[in-house]
Amino acid sequence: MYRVSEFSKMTGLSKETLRYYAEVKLLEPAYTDPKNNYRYYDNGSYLIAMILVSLRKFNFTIQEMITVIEDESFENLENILNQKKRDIQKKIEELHGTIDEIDQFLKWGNEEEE
Amino acid sequence: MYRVSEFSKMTGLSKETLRYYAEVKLLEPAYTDPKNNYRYYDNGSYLIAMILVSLRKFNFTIQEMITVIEDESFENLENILNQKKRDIQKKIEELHGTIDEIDQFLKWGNEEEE
DNA sequence: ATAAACCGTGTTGTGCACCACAGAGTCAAA
DNA sequence: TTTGACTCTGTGGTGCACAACACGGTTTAT
Repeated sequence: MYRVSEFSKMTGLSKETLRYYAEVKLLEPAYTDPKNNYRYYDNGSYLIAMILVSLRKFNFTIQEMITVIEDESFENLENILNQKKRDIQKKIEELHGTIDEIDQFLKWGNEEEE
Repeated sequence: MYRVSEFSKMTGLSKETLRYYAEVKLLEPAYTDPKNNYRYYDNGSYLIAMILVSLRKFNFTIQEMITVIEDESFENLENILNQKKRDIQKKIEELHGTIDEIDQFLKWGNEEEE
């Protein structure tokens, strides 16, 4: 069982983040001492935390991460990740569209000058 | 000279947005009546507004737009737009990187299953 | 003159994912 | 036992770009 400081170092998640994740029920401690409310994390928490660190890199929102974690068997994880990939691809296309619009704007500006 | 309602309709910028843009000195009215503080916009304002509408589409922040507008001759606009394009391209590459990481994660998950 | 439509200011709220801080209780080592 | 390191709770703040009030003054059309 690890207390926040140690667990924070293990996972790379800040103490405040861990507190926040507990609050929103994204990553609840394995045990909370009722005497002092100290939060204790275990190796199971660590595995979840590692997944969360990845999901965060993938631009998952808290709500999306909660959805993933609530499904304890992770049955839908693959589907969710594939959906996220499609979302990112869509975003990429949008950005390409923006570049095109900037090019239009630049072109228009240069034609005006002539 | 146009008052906010009319100018809002002309530009597609909401009244609140126009008020906000005046406040942050991004688009100041051509004239403000000292009696009642009514804001009046003219055709010069309209041209600026049209540029702002474009820049907003290009994901410019308010600060960036202020930088553009402060340079009244728009001498640097082309450079700024080209820089923005590079920023967007970088963002696109980051997103591709994220997709790769998701693929790694999926691959790892599937190997574990075997 | 009156009513509808318009305008202003000031303030608060929004969403997201935390960060920072104060004050107070708690634990571990020497 | 003392000291320092640790922990808790509650609250407020951050950045961005507005949106949404409430309240009161103003203008325009009839």
